[in-house]
Amino acid sequence: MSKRRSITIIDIAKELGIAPSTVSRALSGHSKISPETRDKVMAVAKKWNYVPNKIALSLKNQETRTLGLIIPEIVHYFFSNVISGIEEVANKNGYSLLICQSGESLEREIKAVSTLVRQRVDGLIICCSRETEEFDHVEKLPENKGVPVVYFDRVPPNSKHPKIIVDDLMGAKQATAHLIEQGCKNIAHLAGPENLLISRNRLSGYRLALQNAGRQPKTELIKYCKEGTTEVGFAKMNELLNQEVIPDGVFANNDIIALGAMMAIKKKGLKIPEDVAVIGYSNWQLSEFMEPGLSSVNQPGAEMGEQACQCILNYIESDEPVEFFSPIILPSSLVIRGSSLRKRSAQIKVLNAGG
Amino acid sequence: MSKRRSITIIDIAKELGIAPSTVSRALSGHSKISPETRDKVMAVAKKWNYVPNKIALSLKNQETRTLGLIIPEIVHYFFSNVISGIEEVANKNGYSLLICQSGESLEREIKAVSTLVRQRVDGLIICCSRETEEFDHVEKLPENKGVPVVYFDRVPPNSKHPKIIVDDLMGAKQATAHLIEQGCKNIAHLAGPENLLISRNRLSGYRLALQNAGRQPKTELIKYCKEGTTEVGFAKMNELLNQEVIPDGVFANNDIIALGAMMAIKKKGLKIPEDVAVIGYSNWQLSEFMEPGLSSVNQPGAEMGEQACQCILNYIESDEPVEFFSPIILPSSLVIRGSSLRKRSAQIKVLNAGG
DNA sequence: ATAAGCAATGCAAACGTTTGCATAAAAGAT
DNA sequence: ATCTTTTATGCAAACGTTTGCATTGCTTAT
Repeated sequence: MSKRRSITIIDIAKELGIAPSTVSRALSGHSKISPETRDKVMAVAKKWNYVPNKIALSLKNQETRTLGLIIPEIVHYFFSNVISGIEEVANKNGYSLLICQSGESLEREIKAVSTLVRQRVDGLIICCSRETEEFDHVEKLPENKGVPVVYFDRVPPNSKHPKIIVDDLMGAKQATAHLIEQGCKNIAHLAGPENLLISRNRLSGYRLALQNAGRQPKTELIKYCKEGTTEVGFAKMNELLNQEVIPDGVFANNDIIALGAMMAIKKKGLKIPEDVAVIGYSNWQLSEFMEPGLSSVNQPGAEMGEQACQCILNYIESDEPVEFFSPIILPSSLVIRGSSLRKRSAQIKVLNAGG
Repeated sequence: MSKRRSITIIDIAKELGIAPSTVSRALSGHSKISPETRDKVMAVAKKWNYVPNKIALSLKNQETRTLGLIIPEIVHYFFSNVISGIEEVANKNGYSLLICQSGESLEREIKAVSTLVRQRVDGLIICCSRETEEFDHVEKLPENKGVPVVYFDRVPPNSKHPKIIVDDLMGAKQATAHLIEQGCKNIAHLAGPENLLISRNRLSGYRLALQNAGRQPKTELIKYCKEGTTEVGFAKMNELLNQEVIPDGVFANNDIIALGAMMAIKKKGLKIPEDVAVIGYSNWQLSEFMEPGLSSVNQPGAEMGEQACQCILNYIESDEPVEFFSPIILPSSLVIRGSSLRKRSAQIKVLNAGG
């Protein structure tokens, strides 16, 4: 591409034999510019198709009106919902969105942070990768005055930056309680990676619900799934089905794992939910269309994105460096479908898990 | 946020009592800098956590190493795959990605183009909204020397810019031919909006396959779905099922419509595929998990993104303004699952539709 | 008639980098 | 001891905008 030079305020000024500053003021509707000059400038600007150069403005104003977003994978229903929510709010406030995916790799996450800081984004919204256990690459940004950061979903345990999370513990507790209420005696849990706070919270919620019902969580009914794939879900569910104590209910760390589990159960010739009730997490789009429909804990992705974006905009615009103590916790809600509904009496309903 | 000033090359220069140019050269490993100076500069840069300012560089070099992407909706399996593919290639080549969603609205699409041009993206990758029928907002960018543009998926009929599309006609033809081969006598089509080239191509492919089999396409078996939702698919399928000629096969413009159609068929007490065989388009993630699994024409989203990105990078870097005649056509392939498989003999297989 | 006030515009600096050219000092050649 | 070469560094311009502070030419009040 032969270097294209777009026309500038200076070009317009030369054409009219006036100063660039006059053109600038005319274009921005400054009061002290005579109507004739203004009109002439406008005409030339239109004729040449003038487009203001945001780069020059960014340099001068020391702000880019751009937000950086780092997420593990774009191709996830939850994450694409989050992006969508963020984009919506950003756009409405005149901000643009620069997106990097870490691909669940810490190395790429670090690189992404560096790229975005170089680009001088006004703020950074991050959901950490599965690999991330240390957070210095974000926490110790430019030592002096750091870039505003907001974490969401997968957040570091100790950080002064704002955090937006869904109430995983509550969601998991409700899901498990629901299985208990449906008459399940041996409820298994297909857990996520131990280093992720969200996985630990879901596990805790599972345990808590059992304890509240006066039951002791059994370690042999908890299986860790390092990756969130149907294959892993299938394999781990098979392990469970081949043990002495066969579970009659299973709560999975996410819908994809739950799907794998459903496959394993069907293949074994067992019925869902009669023999084994299943409940997932995240309420992926596909859960609705499964057979039976997969019950799941709904994570409000778009809302989370909106909140995260609103939060960072406030952060950016607040003059005082704000101190953030507790995370913003969004309520998750249980969506009950066929995969867990054993009692005819109960209708398909949505229980709010936020209380 | 109290205005943070990140440290610059000038700060380093002052600290060491040398010129900014020397610092610049030292940092970039220029040969004519003495090792001592270089080391001192490096040390200070590290101490102060210096991060180069890409904005200043962009202004000077007249390139931002940033690509703009405009898509209708991020929350679509196909589109999020495309984004992922683009991001991958962009990242590998040192480019960043600025994303806007048009929400299928022409107005927002126009605004997005303007935003991205202001930001001085080095190139623009666009998939037009459903509403878009006129393309001047893209085609007549800065009249003089325009920003490189690449269209994908939904492309304007006449444009000198590169276009990446999937072979919709061929895919639709294969899908319809497959239904014929499975013994369907009355094959209906749930078509997309008439203004979209891709919809028209799919319709053409449907017609072509019928004609090749010596059949006459019947207008009463073609229903247009303006929106791609299960509701519309459900409604339109119901219309079909209440006509005199009940179809025993249906080819839908996309998987979501196909899903709606499946619901209508089941509700009517008919069996899939025995009474009505169904086939969709786009091979969404959820198609695999339906019951029966939904046959679908696979659109290689990630690959499309990669190609689009590679294409625009070539475009940007080529010195000569290139002339593009015919679009790059990616082969689509038929993924056959339970929803269309009536003959036991045929195994679940993937037919390549690209030939 | 002169000072004061106002309206319209221009000047120049600043934002952070890079880079061609000039300069300075030191080393080498005669 | 002088001239050339080499080596290391500095100067200044450029990228496109905005904006505080002049500056100019008028009009209005005294």
